[in-house]
Amino acid sequence: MTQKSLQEQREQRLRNQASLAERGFETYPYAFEATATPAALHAAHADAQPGDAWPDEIVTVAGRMMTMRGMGKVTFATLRDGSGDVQVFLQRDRLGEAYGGVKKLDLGDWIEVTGHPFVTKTGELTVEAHAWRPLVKSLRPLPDKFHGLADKESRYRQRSLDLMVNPEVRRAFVLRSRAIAFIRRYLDELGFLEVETPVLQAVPGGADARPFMTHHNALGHDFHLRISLELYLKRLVVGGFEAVYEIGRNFRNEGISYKHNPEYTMLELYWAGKDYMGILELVEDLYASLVHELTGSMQLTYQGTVLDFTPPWPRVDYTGELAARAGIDFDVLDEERLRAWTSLHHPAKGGGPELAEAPLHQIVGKLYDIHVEPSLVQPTFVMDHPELISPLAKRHRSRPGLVERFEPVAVGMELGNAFSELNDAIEQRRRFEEQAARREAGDDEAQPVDEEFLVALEYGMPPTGGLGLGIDRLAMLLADAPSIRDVILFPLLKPE
RNA sequence: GGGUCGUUAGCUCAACUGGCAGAGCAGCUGACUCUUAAUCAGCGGGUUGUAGGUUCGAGUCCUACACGACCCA
Repeated sequence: MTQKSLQEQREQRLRNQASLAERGFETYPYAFEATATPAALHAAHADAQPGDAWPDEIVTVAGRMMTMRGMGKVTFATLRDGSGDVQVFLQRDRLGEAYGGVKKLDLGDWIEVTGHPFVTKTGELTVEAHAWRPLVKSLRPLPDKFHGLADKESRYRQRSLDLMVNPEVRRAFVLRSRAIAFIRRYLDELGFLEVETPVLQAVPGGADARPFMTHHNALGHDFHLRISLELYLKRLVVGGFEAVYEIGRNFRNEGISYKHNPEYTMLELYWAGKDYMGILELVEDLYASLVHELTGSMQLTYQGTVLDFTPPWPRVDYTGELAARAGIDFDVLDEERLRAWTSLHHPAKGGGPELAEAPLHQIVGKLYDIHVEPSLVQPTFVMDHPELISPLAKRHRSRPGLVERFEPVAVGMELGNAFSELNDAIEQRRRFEEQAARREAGDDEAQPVDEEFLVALEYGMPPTGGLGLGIDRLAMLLADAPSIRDVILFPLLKPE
């Protein structure tokens, strides 16, 4: 594959670099120290007027040269750093011989400029160079200065370029980082302890999902990448860390969609003493104060829809909402009637498997996915799930067949999952065995029995509320990102 | 897994029913001391995603494959 144009431009840039070296410039200096950022300069001179100048204010700015406009003996360039852009002005009369090197600069180069700020006659704050030096040469041409880098595949594969030329991309990841920092502060203030649990697990548990597999050579044993943090964090509650959390990566060997990436980030927390209602209050307050902190409002606009996070959020009943939305006029857990209804309303399509003949828990989950989740737009708590889809949650204190569980949902996306944690070891074993039976029957998403976890539970886990909260989906909402790939720096792609 | 669409210069995009692959930006040479999508004059840059096929002739039509986007499961 020959890329002549690219090759030629690269060679030209190397020649320019050599030419700078011949002129006495150091081409790969070791450090630089800017005394002002573009953003700070703009802030300091916000009310400047055309013609203003501050000849005694000597500043040093540094950044990547994004545009350059040369007019013979004078050159304007735009420098960009993490804070923003600022224009610099280089003229031969002031720089003398050093001006010759300016001709050997290429778009994308980093340079450092020391000089004083002034305002051009068209009103742009600019730093006039008294001195300058190159910081590094860019050997490759930047994308189109006006259109930027638009091709989504290129943007995901070459995120460095994407970040360089598309400032809104940078903004999304700054928001994501601030959200995570806020969560840490929030939980730390409540007395939570942040911990780290294993990514490599012999028994992957805590969720219904297919794991990735890997192998440890020295131990001669297969391990799985974790699909959740749950079972290890609960071990820590047993051990006496009564308020713990972890913000960590989960790995699920499943399809990719606008709301799924095979590796994604979850916050999980466990709080001894709380039941699921205690956790619900925490979620409501955490989300509302986080949105307020980062956007200045309890509302945010996501893909054109205004979402209101002001507590209290509406609460809907899982089974009740399912019946109402689907138009089912009997108890949705009545297996016989539900199968008959499903057979009638959701016949098999195109030779696919008959949903009505799937295991009951799959029918219920599927009907929820079809009839309930997509229609929940505003932040809403879906409450009290069936026990048969909740093997780690405690039985509801007053509603047979259900557990004390809720999921925060918005714009048709599950944002999290929480329950009063099941702490009856005997009951937990029974639930695991039910799961094992499902695995026997061919359901590879059913959870394996975790004997070590059961041993821990037998020592007694105090009444505890637990929560999982999807960080990527939170970031999607904050950044108004239509796809999870827009809030993951390096989303999973097939190698080219 | 299924469907639809896409892949042309470093970037952003053209090329009608098959008929000499083109523009803007970026690059090169030159001019230019307040430009900002700077401007003006000139120049270079292509295995049209890959592999086959149809045809006098394929960026365009057909088949397969690769990668991606969107929708569905």
